[in-house]
Amino acid sequence: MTTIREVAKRAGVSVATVSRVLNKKGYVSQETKERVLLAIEDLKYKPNDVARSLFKGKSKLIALLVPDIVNPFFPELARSVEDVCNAHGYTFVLCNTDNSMEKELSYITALQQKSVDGLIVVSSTLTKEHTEEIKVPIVSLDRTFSANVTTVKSNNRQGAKLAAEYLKSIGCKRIAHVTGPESASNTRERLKGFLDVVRNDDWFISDYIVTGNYNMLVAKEAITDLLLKHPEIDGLFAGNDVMAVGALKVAEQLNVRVPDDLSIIGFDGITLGETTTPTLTTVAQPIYKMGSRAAELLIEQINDPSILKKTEELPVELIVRQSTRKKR
Amino acid sequence: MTTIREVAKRAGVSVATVSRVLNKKGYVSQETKERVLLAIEDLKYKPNDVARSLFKGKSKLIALLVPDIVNPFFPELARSVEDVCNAHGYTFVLCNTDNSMEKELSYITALQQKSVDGLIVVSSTLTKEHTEEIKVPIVSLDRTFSANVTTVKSNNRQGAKLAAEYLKSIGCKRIAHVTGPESASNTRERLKGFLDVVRNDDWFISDYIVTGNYNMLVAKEAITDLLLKHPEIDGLFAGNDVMAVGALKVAEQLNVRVPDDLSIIGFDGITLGETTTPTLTTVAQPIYKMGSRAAELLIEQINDPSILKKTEELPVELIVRQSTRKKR
DNA sequence: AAATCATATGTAACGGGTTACATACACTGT
DNA sequence: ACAGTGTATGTAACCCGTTACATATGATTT
Repeated sequence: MTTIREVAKRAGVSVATVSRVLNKKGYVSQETKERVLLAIEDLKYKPNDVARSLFKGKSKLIALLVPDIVNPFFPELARSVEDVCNAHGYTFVLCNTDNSMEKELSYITALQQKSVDGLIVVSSTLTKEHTEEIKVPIVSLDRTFSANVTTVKSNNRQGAKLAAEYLKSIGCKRIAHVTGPESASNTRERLKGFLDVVRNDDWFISDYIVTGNYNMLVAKEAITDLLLKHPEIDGLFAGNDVMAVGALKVAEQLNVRVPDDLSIIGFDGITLGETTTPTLTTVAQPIYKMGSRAAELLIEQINDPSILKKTEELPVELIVRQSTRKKR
Repeated sequence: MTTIREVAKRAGVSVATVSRVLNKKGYVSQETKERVLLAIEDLKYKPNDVARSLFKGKSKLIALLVPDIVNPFFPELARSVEDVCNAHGYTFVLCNTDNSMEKELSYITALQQKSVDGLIVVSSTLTKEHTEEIKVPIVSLDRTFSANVTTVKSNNRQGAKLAAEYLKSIGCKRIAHVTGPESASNTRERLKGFLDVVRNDDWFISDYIVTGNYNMLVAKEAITDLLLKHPEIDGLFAGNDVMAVGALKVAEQLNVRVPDDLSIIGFDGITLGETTTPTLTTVAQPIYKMGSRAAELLIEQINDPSILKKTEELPVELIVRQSTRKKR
């Protein structure tokens, strides 16, 4: 690795001058500047970011922590975070925490030790106490865990209401709900919205609510049990699209016709829902907007750490496709 | 941020002693060690990795660059790379290059400047010349671009042969192929394998080969054109699963029945192929193995940079599901 | 003519761990 | 009694880019 001192020597100037050229800061004569630039070129000099970070305490690095990289929702979310970070000159990296608090904390520690400038986390396991120990600007995305952390999420409760109401409106009489993990705040919000709509109906029993984990495998098992035990179910609201797709497959295996015998609604609005047969009716979150707002708010916070923490809640939208019966 | 000097002061020892305790290296008496550990605890001291990296020129960081994070193949690949990296004490991050040489080079530069210990890249745009300028250990995954870079890939040509032969064996008489981008080495290899099988057949015309881009959108357009122009096609080998799923959707739109009118085979073996209706027949790559071998070879190379570069080619396997006609 | 200022460049301290080298003491062996 | 060895700890240089501060020169102002 060539260093700034070698460049300085080659250009016949001091390291300060080279640094001034590099950072376009302070006075440098045109002629000297050219000589330095030439030396940089000749030696293929690339400044060492580690040394720069050490002095500045900044790294121009932003990381996004997601609980399950294999769930397509998160790559889609990552795309938008990435775009905003790049546009602002930050290097963006993605980390998978596997829904494990241990991995989450280990990433946060490792990244902090690398002077990461800011973190965006999608987490069900972090608590207020944890975040108070984190000295790096942080934004919570998709889930809430502390009022003291800037949060970007969608209106989960409203979305769940939309879903349940729509199922009712197309004539479903027995509606079930597969939830995400109880630890996730959006699971609880979506459940609330669902209950808002069905709680007072005669037919409603708590058996109709089963717990999934936002992934396909667990959801398929839970839904299989559910449908076998309660064949009267004619509507299903899944906590996310991946589980809804799982429901589609389960229905197929059990010879339950979708949407004729069973209407299914997912949540998220990921591309996957357009590739299934039937395509998936879903409560779409503004994925790109969520990611980009989170990134924008994080960068604001990096630039001014004293900025007020706030929660932004974005609207959701019901997208009707083929997995629900036609309205009439 | 507490520094090692504050810890030293608090424990009444020198920074060298604290460093020795931290790194479990050199002589430290039991009694001193305990005092230092206590001071670390009290001050919640976390060593600054940036300073450590600066001195050592190492960062315990490994990055994986993928061309399209939204293609589920890459998150699945990333999972295995991550596991191996974590098991060896490395922090693992994922970067999306969007198939753009510019983004790729910009990530590589940024990561090198951060003293990344090693890179795994899935790239169609890097050349031998580029890699010669990269001084960090590097492993190419899924695609080849220089004999001088350790590479882990699957047997693409053999896989394509399997696919084409299988389509023939179930009675397909007009078989088409949607390829990936021409710049990707695996596109060319898969095309070769396909041609190995069909080149000498009377029916074969070059019109049956259309270019996709490994993503759904481009593939759907290309396949729509193809099927409209050549309704006689009864077999389709897609260069990857995502495009095969696109083909499934196109067939549905055009009222072409799969598999009765058209048999479709994908390539990759991602989970997505199990969620479609019909489920996807595919040439499965050993995704987990590919990622983990790449990570292992990279770590070997980090530990011994003089190690010989080599290419590992892993076997593929045809998985027959519902998108192809039954053999009889 | 002296004071002031914009321009141009260099010196050296700094950020925070790491480690080569120096120092010191206790103990073993002869 | 002295060399040799293992144990324990400290000092300061080092990694490399940044920047406060010092110095110097020519131009402008009063």
